[in-house]
Amino acid sequence: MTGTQVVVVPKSADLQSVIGVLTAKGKECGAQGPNKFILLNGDNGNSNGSFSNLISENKIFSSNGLVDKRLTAIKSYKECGPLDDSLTNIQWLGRMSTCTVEQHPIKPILDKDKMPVSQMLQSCNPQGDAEVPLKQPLSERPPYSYMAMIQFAINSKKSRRMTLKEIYMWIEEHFPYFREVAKPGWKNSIRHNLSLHDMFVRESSVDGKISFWTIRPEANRCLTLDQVYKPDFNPMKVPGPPAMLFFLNQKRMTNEYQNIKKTPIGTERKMKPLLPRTDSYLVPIQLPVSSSAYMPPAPSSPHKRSISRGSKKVRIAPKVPLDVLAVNLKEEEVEVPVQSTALKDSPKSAPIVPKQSTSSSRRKQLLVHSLDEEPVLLCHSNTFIDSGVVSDYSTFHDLPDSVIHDRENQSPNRELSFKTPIKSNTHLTSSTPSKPPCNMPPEQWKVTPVGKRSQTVLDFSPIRTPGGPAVTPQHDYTTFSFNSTPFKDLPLFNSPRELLTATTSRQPDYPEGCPRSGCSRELLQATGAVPTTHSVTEGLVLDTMNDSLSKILVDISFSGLDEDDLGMANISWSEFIPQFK
Amino acid sequence: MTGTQVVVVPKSADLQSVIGVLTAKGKECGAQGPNKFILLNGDNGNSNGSFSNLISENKIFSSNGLVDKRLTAIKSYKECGPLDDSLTNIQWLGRMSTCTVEQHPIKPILDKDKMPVSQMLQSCNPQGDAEVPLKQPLSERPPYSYMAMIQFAINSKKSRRMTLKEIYMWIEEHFPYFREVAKPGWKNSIRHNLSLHDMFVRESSVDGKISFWTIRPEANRCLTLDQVYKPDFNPMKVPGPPAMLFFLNQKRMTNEYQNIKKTPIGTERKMKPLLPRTDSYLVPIQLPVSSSAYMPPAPSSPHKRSISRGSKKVRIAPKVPLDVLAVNLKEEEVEVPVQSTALKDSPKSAPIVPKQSTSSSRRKQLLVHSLDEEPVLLCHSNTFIDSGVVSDYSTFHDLPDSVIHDRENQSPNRELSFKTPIKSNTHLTSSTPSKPPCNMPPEQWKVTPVGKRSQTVLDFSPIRTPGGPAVTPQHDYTTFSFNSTPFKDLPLFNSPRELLTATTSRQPDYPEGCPRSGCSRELLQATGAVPTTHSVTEGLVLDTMNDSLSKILVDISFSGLDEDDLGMANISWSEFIPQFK
DNA sequence: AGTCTGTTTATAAACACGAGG
DNA sequence: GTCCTCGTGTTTATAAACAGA
Ligand SMILES: [Mg+2]
Ligand SMILES: [Mg+2]
Repeated sequence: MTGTQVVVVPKSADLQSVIGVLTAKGKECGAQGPNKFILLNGDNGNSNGSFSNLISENKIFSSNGLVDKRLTAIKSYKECGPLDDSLTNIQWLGRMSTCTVEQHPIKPILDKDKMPVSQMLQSCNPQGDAEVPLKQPLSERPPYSYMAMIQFAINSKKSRRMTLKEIYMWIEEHFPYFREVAKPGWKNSIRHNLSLHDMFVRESSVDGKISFWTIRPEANRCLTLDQVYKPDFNPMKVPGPPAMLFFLNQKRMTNEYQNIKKTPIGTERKMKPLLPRTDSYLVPIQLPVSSSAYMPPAPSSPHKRSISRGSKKVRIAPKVPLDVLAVNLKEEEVEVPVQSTALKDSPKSAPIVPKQSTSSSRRKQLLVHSLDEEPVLLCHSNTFIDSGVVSDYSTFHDLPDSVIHDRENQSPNRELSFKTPIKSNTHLTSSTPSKPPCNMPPEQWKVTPVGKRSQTVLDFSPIRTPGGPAVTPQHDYTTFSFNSTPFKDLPLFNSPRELLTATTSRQPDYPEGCPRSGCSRELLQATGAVPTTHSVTEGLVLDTMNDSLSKILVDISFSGLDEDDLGMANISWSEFIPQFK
Repeated sequence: MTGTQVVVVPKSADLQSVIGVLTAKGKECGAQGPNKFILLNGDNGNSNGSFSNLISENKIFSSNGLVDKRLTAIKSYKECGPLDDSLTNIQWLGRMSTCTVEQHPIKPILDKDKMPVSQMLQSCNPQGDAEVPLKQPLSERPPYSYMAMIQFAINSKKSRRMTLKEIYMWIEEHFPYFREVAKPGWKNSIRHNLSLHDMFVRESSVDGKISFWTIRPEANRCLTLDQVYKPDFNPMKVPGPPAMLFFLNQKRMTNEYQNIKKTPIGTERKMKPLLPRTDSYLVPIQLPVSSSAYMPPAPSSPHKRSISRGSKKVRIAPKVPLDVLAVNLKEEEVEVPVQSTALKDSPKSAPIVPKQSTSSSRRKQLLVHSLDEEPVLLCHSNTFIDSGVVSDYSTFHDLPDSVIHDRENQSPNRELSFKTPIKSNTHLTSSTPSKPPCNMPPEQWKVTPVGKRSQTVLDFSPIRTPGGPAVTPQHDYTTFSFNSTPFKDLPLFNSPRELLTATTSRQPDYPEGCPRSGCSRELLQATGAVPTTHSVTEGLVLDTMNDSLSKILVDISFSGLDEDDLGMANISWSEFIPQFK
């Protein structure tokens, strides 16, 4: 294996060029090519979406947005190789790009621009370790957006389906902040996010009595809390926020988490304040053990922003940092769509360029790694590659229905219960179901029904998720589907993750064979049915894919792994907060 | 002619059934059928989107959501006929529906349920006229959402393209509230809305220096301020908010508006407070002259909500009330897509039913006409039908570039100028470009560039607009379009509105032949190219159309009219505020 | 009548990034 | 060239209005 190859795609690269480079690079590396390609946008995200389109239009790529606009496309076979000095011909592209291993012919790397990986890493982490923060209050606000936390919650259940109450409960359990500190309005925000983002789809049970919230399968990045936080991942003392984004290692921490899960509240370590945005854009590239690369300031203009960073009242979670997911790519799927699209789209080798290269550079959200003050951890941990067979289903730590029902009569001690909406508090109370200030018993579980297999999807909310409905053209176009969840019935993928359905003592509500993996499988579907009308379909996809490309996704490949799963033990987030300040 | 036929579509109606009814009804009415069908959702909006899907999937329909979930599909040939006692076999369906003229065979109208239109109207307006409000302060907040106002602004220019500054300026001019009363944060909200809703697309000038905001053509309902407010429309003294929604009459008030436009601020009448939501869901059906119909409370459970209605601090504009648009349907288009989709979708006459009729009834937003306290004006004005030839191009009242540039050096007197972002005001200041509390000179116009014809569209924002990208499958699928605005280059429609390009003394920046009409023309395009792959395409469309069906749209037909236009004179909104309270 | 759920709109704010001083 | 401000654009958070069960 040759590991990961990082390719920076120049501004006006067309599909043929990119495929040509990838193919050539693959041949260089051996019989089956490199395990994985990582494509980085060489245009600093200013190319009006041409790179985004390139990635999204051609389903051989899975998109990865850890570095925001620099969508990273992974052509994955196996795992990611190490990013060290064994990779030569690497260029450091400044704060907006990461590094280049092999350059596209259109824009060759100048020798003067080459830099060894070790030097990059060194320049990224000049000062070394950071100070350890002091003890902090019990519950700090987690660095995740509501959208991310809802995904954590829903994906924690094998059925990938949760009622609103369950979501509340899950979040309160795993982020005590919301139990203990947050104003009651946080539940309003949860509901707001459920409605706003169309990645969250409401289903109804067969009898129509119960509503479940699900994640559109084609949009589900299978985010789980464990995927973004690993206790054995913290030891690296880095300045800035803890390195919580951990993508390529699908291994599970079976025993540790099982134990820690039951750690009583109050014994956890300090919680890091909200991850600054820069932190969320970790590059999913393997680094040498214990080496953490920080993005240096832009070579040209450093853009220092050492201003107030702790004085803000409300910290805002990083923008779309946590749409993490693992997508499996079968090898045959890599080539087929390339051929069809490439041939159909441009008869020969007409380069595909943006219709108008004019356009400003202000794309949806370009994030600068202004590491002057807060370095960005590019990668960390040596467990990066050991994505071997690990099957600890502790990810699904939802309680059996019986347990949940038992809680109905518990009426614990906590604050925040939806009893009397308080509009009196003119300025601080929440919204609709606004509640008394605080200090109320927690939610009494009325119903925690686990609908078996309701196919009805009621609504789509206005916020698009990448790879939305238009992305999955192969459903069943011979019939109208009213109220359909277009992808719900698709045999999504006989993925290795089907082992997730293996029995565990704590997920009794999992409908056997139902959710399969629940993760996005558009890439696979793209090569399946409807071969003739493919180009038309892709044209449509193109139009729509375009929309949310600012939503950066992390697509992780763990192709060969038939044994890994998504989750980890039922942990309380605050228990794993590193000691960093 | 037999006028408009209103058909209530039952819960599980499939396309074949609906088409069958429409066809039969059309034959009843004469050689070419009725002028128009209005389809109302007979399921009170609870059908999990089956009705919405039906309407959106089959492009013979244009959707109309004035009554919220009761999407009204207009199969339009000419104009809407009167809604009076000449229409028989009408059923009153309660608060969630309006009335039924001709019932679907699946669910025939029982004789006991029939009701004459006059009685409906009478029951809708039991108490008669309302009290006239007192004088009000100079500038009241307009009853339009930011999204609506932005549409007003952009559509007021013939080029349908505006810079952010121009949008600010237009709104300040037409809604003095924002000049005089609103906190500086209102501009933040404008920007927020521009980004959030993907109906607003940012384009760049050819040189990339200037950004223009446009409305995605296929999503552009061609909303203009005059369309929702007409001075000669006010005289009807009705309780509740003024009847501002005026849809079917495309006639123009040429002279009046020209004069009123220059009325100095301070002479306007009182402004109605924000339209309550119920007011925004006016049914675009012609009523007898001077009759205003108010929706009665629900027959079953009245749901009285006579609670606080004026005590709220911030009034929220009605939800999506103003996505008004006129869509032209050519007659041939009515049948073609029906055939193809119907045949392909279900080989014979298999009824298309929701995959699961279970599902809760809580669709995106079901609005109840709880008119106990605030009756809903179903319709008003006798000008409803006179959609004859009216061509006053005063809608486009944007100033010539020269005029705008002159303003650069004006530096008027007003408040609100973006000078020093004030973060000091801990609790009340706006956001990013937060500003000093208030009372600042108004915006100094730096540049008001009017780019000629930039084809580049940079971004799509996450909020979907019905008929979004996936809705227009016929673009050009033989090539990739990077950064494309999928529909921008389409010969949208040689619509009668091309007369809008006729010269007026005040719109010098209109690129000749450029925007065509700028309004949505999906329906036309649906029958155009790509005949073979149609079913696949429609399947995709289906999936995506689904999403924003909660966004209620008003699609008005003015097929035969080669003479009407969209706009009216450059008026100041507050000048036309009726004297109602 | 009140609670809970769900959908939208409004507002504030954090932050990116480019232009220009 | 650097630093800073400002305008513009994107995204998240929060409050709230309101519908409907
Ligand atoms: Mg949603
Ligand atoms: Mg937008």
